[in-house]
Amino acid sequence: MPELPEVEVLVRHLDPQLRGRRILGVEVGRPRVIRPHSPADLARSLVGRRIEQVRRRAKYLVFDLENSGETGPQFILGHLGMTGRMFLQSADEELPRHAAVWLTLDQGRWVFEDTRYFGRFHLDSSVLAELGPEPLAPDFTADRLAAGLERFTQPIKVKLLDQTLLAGVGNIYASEALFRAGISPKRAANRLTRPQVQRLWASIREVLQEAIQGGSTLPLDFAGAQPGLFYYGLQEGSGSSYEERLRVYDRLGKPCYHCQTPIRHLVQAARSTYFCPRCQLR
DNA sequence: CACCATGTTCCTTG
DNA sequence: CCAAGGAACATGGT
Repeated sequence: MPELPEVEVLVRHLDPQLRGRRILGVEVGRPRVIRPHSPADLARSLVGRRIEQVRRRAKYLVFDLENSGETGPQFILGHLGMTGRMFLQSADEELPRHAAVWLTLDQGRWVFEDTRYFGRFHLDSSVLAELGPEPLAPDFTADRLAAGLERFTQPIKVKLLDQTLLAGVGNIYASEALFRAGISPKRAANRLTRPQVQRLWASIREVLQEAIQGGSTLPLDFAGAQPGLFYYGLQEGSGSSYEERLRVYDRLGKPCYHCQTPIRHLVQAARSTYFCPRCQLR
């Protein structure tokens, strides 16, 4: 599921269901995902506490806990890794095969399942310390993006994955933003022209915002199998292939939606990049 | 069997 | 100290 838009849509889905719920029990199917803490640590932090709200920071879900006037964290953080899902079910439903953590609530059960177990829970805020700005927040300006890029010779595609530059863009939306801005993924970060930075800034925000809207307008059932929910398929209500939500990612060899040139693929920092060699010349 | 996959962290090298 | 590249993590799909 997991880049900024997917986490945002999940948070909007979970928040109204979890707000005000009290945690009665904590179970851990894979201790790995709460490392370096133990299941007992997690239970100690959560049992008896009420969830105040669910919100998002970058790709992290923040579960704010009602102040119990005692010790214990103000919130816990969840990260979906590559394949994580979170959903609510009733207490008598069967747990999924790869249930990593589940919470018994005063009403129903909350489940974190993750086939690859790359997801994580954190009981403190240390992982947030190094994160860059939220791309959709007012303090993320084109000036700030320009300043963040100027020292670095890495390819711009690689730099967009750096969560200290801006927090929330992942491998798919990095390709999408560069395609939309008409910038080569190979361009050194510090060699972008000022107009390119401006276009990239706008493209990042558009791509993320549209993805959130696309997910928010779909009927969501996070417990069910909806493998293509975010990344593939057509925008609801659209009839034309031009409305595909992803315009370059995973389209190797297919015609560019702008110029019909076959989309190309390359590997940068061990991750796949997709781009149009004609629309993204420089 | 081989290779690929939405992410982060850690290690090595320069 | 920093930049850059690669492996590791673990499972499933093609």
